[in-house]
Order: sequence, then C-alpha cells, then structure tokens
Amino acid sequence: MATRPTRLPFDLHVLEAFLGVCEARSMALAAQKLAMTQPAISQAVADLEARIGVKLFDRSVRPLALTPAGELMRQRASALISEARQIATAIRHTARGRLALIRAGLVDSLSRALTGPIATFLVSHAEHVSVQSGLTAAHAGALLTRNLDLFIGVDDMSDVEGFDRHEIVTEPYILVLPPKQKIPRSVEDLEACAEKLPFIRYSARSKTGIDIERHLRRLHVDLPPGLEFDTPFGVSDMVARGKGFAITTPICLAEAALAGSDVRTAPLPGPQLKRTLTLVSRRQELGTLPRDLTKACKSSLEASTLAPLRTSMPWLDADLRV
Amino acid sequence: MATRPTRLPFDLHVLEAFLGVCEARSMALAAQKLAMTQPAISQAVADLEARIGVKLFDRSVRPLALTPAGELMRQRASALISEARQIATAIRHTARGRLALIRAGLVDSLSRALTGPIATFLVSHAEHVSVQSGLTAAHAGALLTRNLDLFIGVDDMSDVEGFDRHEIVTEPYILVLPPKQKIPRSVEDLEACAEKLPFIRYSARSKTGIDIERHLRRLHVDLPPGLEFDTPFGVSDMVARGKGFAITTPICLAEAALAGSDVRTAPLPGPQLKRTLTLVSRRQELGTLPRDLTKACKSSLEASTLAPLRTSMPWLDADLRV
DNA sequence: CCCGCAGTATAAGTATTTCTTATATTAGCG
DNA sequence: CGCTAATATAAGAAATACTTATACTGCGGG
Repeated sequence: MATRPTRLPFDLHVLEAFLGVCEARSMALAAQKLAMTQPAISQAVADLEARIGVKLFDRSVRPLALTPAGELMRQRASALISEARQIATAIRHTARGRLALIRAGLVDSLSRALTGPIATFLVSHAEHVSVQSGLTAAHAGALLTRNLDLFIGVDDMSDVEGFDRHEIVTEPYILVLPPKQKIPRSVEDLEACAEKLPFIRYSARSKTGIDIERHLRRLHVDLPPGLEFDTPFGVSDMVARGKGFAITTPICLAEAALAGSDVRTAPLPGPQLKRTLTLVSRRQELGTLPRDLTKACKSSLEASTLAPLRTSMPWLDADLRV
Repeated sequence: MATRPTRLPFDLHVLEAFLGVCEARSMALAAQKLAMTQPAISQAVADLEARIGVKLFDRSVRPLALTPAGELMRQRASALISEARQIATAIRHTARGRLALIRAGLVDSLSRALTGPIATFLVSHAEHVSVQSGLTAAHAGALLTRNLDLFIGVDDMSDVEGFDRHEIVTEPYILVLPPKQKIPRSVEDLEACAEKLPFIRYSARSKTGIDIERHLRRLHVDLPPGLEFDTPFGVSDMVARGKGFAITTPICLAEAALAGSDVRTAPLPGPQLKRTLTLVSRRQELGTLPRDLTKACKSSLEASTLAPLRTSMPWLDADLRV
C-alpha cells in the first residue's frame, strides 16, 4: 500500500502474541493459550522483529530466551496491554455514582502548608478523602485520566477545554544562596556567581523547573547541568549545605522548612519571573466545591505562610498576593 | 473465528483513526491525513463503537462532537498511542552509552533524610544526577520501565528477577497519638481508642498504607474510612492537630519534621509489624555503585535520624537497626 | 556420537479483515 | 427549500492474518 504516515510498527494483537510467548517460553504453548496455531505466532513475532529491526528472542537456545531488547519490550508491551484493557472498562463506567470519594492532588511546594487545611475542608464533603502530593504534571495527568478529581498546581491546563480554574496565589521567583554569600544584583553578577557555585536545579519533571530553565534561556544564561531535584526540600537543603545556589520561590523555601537555616534570599536579577498556583477541576462536576475550597486555601495560606514570608522578606511586598 | 480468549476490542490503528477524527473534527479530513478513504475511517470508528458498546461521537450535529465517553477515550487513546510510539524508539536505543545520567528514586519517608547525602554521593559518579521523591510503587514502576536507574523504597520487588537488593534499615511500626491522649496497650484498647478518635491512614497507593491495612485485618480490627494521605507529613500533621491517631514508623515521624510538636508515641499493641527499606537496582548494570551507595546511606541515616530517634524513644532500642 | 523428539521456521493456500468505489442519506447554511 | 458538504452503507477488491503441511534445528538420552 502507498506510504501511510507515521504508521506504528506493531498492533496490540501482535503484542499480545509476543507477551504470550514471553510468558509460556514457547510459541507452541502460546498458540494454545491464544487459540491460534504455532506458525501464526511464529510469523507474528518474526514480523514484529522485522518491523522494529531488533531481535526480541534468542532462538539459538531452548527454551527460548528473551534478548535484553526483548526484556524491555516485554515490560513496555505489558504496560501497554494492561492500559489498553482498562480503557474499555473505564469508558463503559463513565456513568458515575454519588460523591463518596474525593481525590485531591497537591503540588509538593504546598504539601506542608495545605495538606491539613484541604483534608479538613474536604472531609465534610465526602465520606472518603484522599490527598496526594506530587508534581504538577503528574497531577494534571491524573486529572485527565480521572485518577484525581481536582488538584492545586503550577500549570492551570489552560490549553485543555472542559476545566475550571481558580487562582490561589501568585508569587515571584527569587534567588537563594548559602549563608554569607555575596548577592548578585545583575544578570552579569549572576553568571559570575555561577562560576564559583554550582546551580542547583529543579528537575525538568516539574513545571517550576521548566519555567526557570526557559527564563534562563531568555536571558542567554547557560548554566551547566549538575544536581537536580524534584522537591523544594532537595533544592533548598543543598543550598543550605553550601553546595550551590538556586532559583526558587518564597513558598517553596517555606515548604522546605529548613530548621535553623540562614540561607540568603534576594530578588531575581533581570526581568521578573512569577508563577501562579491554581486549583483545577472538571467543569460542572463538583458544583461549588472547587470555589469554596479555593477560598479556604487562600485564607489558610495567607495566615500560615504568606504573612510570615512578608515578615522575613520585606522586599517581597506586593509581589506576593492571593 | 472461534471464541478467542480476552481479545481486546480495538487495535492501535483503529485508535489512530479515532484520534485522527478527534483532531480534525471530520472523518473526511482525518482520512486525508491518514492516507485512507472517508468510508474506511467511518467504518473503523463505527466498528470501534460497536465493540465497546459506547457512542464516542455525537453525529446529530456538525461538526462532529465527542461524547463524554468519547472525550475520555480520546485522552486514554492518546496516551496509549504516545506510549506505543515511544516503545519502538526505546527498544532500538537499548544500546547504552556511558553513564552520563543517574536517576535515583527515594521514598517520601526518606526524602528529607537522604536526598542530600544521595545527591552528594552520586554527583561524583555521573555528570547529571536526578533525585526524585515519591511513592515506592511509582519508583518500582519507573525502574521497570527504565525511567529510574535505582530507588530506595519499602518494596524490594523480590518477586521480579534481574534486580539486586541491598537492605538499608529495618524499623517497627508504632502508634502516634495527639498530645495528652491515653496510650492503648492492647488491641482492645486500640479499638476503644478508635471509637473516640478517627484513624488517620496512609493511602493504599503507598506500600506502608497497604502493610498497615493488612496488619489490621489480621488483628480483625476494622477502622472506618476517613482521612488518608500519601505523605508522612500529611498523616503526622493531622495527628499533631488532634484530628486523630495513626500507625506510622519512627522514620516517617522524623521525616515529617513537625516543628514544636509533642505527639505521643508508643509501641504498636499486639503482634509486631516491621518494614525494611531497601535499595533496588538492575543486576549488573551499575557495577559496585549500588552497594557503595547503600553504605553511604546507612552511615548518613544512622547519624542524622536513627541516633536521635533512639534518644527520643528509648523503648525502640534493638528494633531500629541498619 | 548419533538418533529421536519436541519445538520453530517456512511455503503455500485459505479465511478474515480492511479498504476502496459507488452511492444513499443527513446536517446545516444561505 | 434547495444545495453543498459530510457521513453511512453496500458491494467488491486488496491486504493481512491464519492454517495446513512440511522442512529445519536444539537438545537430551542412549
């Protein structure tokens, strides 16, 4: 047939045949289990190998052995088939019952600040409450795949239709350096600083990490790779230990709850970079609960985190607002 | 053909056709993009709907609209196709170059204690180090799908071949209660306590949560659902706030780093329950690095966490050991 | 070391699925 | 209301998947 764009080199039934062989260690036994003939299995697997261009089985020994590539294929194919099996069931069960369970996701940087308040609020709205910490991207994915009912994170999924968004807080990115370290006041100073101290990064798995890297690229500041973490504590602890400096946010720093630490903080040199934390939920599925929860979070956050931050960093002033 | 066991109701190329229609909002346009004819697309989608037994498109309007089930299908199918596309590439790139990157996973309950030491150790073994916090199950899954090179967690994947395991620490589960609360000394006392105070749970997404629930079932102790969290901080903070009591471990309690808290701790009534934290990596892929890292973790953990715990809870004595 | 058994690979043909062409039906816009 | 553009359906063609028959290969036992 004419060249068909981006056609996948395999289909699910071929992967099922392949997995059957992996499990049975025999094409003949796999054929029995799959109600097919042994040559059908043999040809399907050989064709799969040809399309991918990689040997998946070592046929020079008995019983059949998986190659390293075959082992990886087995893992990936198994996950794929498992997910595919769940899709049909999930589609059929989209009709939903009463609100017995609420699953809320919370970005790591608000975990300590808001886990208690959120749980306290939600426990009066559902019989079963689950509060899960993690990265924004994971929460967004979980919301999309209906493994969460709402989340608070850095990304507001503004490019996806069907969701409601309530802003909770906007804060600027700031510099954080080890004690006694000279504070850079310009982008040039920042680059000079980077020559003496490593730059401690947030992982690109986090929205915060992505935003910071993009900002540095816009400033044409190129900092070499080194240490990266996906939690506020990881980044902050390394700075407190004198291992380097970092770009973070006041809320992330508060979240790290470094005991007895006197890291230095300063405004980010050059153009300002901010982030907004937003509560995201599916439109029209939870009534007024998302809006009410947002109000409760704002109140709690202001009292527990923002007021103390304004005290310790008076230069933040109007940049930190709910 | 004769009834074939557990055959999936769709294949990847059908999902590609479906996704093409979702994106183009038109079967004719999707056909163009996929180098097929419009009736081929129409029949493929109709057949998919028939096999699943759910309408995915609303054809009573123009342009075509997705039904809610269709929207869910779009999300799930998109993820599936994306994962499938990556498989072939990943299989081909199993030939691996030098160790420029190490990705280490760390269970939440050791995040504050070991993130710094692990990063410090690994940074001398690789150019790029990523340390990721999260639940053991997620780390195990990531290790299996090669999104992590090693992890430290509660589950040691002992049922999976091809991995090395190094024990780091064994600790008992303990009771933790709000200040001034009477300590239960027997299983009966525990049940009486649960009548006055809610039981704060670890989420079943965590191995710790699973072990605790299984232990309670063995004791025939049935505690109603209420609040659950997937971080040590969430559970501990709720106890400190007087919202309930919990079963946790000394290391989890230390990890929560509750400032100025005087929660009460006690041995778990009835038979003892313990957990072991283990470093897991693929066999023969990282040389002596896993063993060396294990030693470094033991030393650091003993100094920073276990010694202080023995001081604050003298009754732990030999139950807490590296 | 050789033979036989069990398992896989290959060739050729059949059955099933997928796709195309032709055309009927339907939504919606002017 | 009529026309256009899009989808659905029917029938047949093309491609793919599978079966049957048989050749080839690994390995264990004598």
